[in-house]
Amino acid sequence: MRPLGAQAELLRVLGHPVRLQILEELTKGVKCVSDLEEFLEIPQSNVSQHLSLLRRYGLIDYYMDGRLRCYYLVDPIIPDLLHVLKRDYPEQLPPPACCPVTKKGRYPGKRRH
Amino acid sequence: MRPLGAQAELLRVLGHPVRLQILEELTKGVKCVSDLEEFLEIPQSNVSQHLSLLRRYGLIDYYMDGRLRCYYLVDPIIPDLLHVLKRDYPEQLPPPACCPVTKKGRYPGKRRH
DNA sequence: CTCATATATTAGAATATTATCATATTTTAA
DNA sequence: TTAAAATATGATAATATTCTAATATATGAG
Repeated sequence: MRPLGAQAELLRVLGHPVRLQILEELTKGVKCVSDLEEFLEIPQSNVSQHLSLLRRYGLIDYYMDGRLRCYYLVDPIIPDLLHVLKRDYPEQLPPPACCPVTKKGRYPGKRRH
Repeated sequence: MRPLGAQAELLRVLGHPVRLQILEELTKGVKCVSDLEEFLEIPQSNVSQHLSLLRRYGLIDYYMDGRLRCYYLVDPIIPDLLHVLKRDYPEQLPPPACCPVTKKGRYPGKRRH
């Protein structure tokens, strides 16, 4: 299991709409920068910046194919995380059972919002 | 499925070691602020700030029990995401099969790193 | 070799996040 | 009603993130 700091870092890196879309695309297959540029409709330099960030954190890598840089997924947790994100969930978890006791609290009754 | 922006936002909110630990604790059961303060060993005001952020994004809620605020999980995706984060994975995904073709690229051979 | 294509890098401004510290609020107990 | 406990809020400084624009680099074609 990766250490806590690395878990948080991973989520922070994923927590950007452009990077999420890039990773989603890469789960479908290898893509070069200009594929992604066209798909994302943002400036090429910005695409490159996001790709370079994703690579710095070890989530993706690339190989050269002619003059194209072909990016692909490297971190196996990505597809699983994306899958969970796309699942449908009931609105809310059921509220905790009546009067659970926290470590500190022993207060009876008078429970309200 | 929640919209892309909301997905990214969710991950960004999760992407902090303190908030990850708070959520992890809350998957085990209801906790009041001072429980968390003791567990996290950071200033109470900082705990409250993280809790308030988590609540603003609808991930947790609380009820009052005497003078304690008892926080609990509300968003059902949280346990699933935490579970994936804790799974063990092989080092890397297998590299893409030989010579995949990107949308743009049709280049043969000369593939290298 | 030179050029065009594909992509990366850098600098900078705008904005967002975070922790700290001080203070305020709320609630129960005395 | 006052005090103490539990928790929240606000201001601020430090830091990090993000996008834009301009420029640099690398590669294959001719």
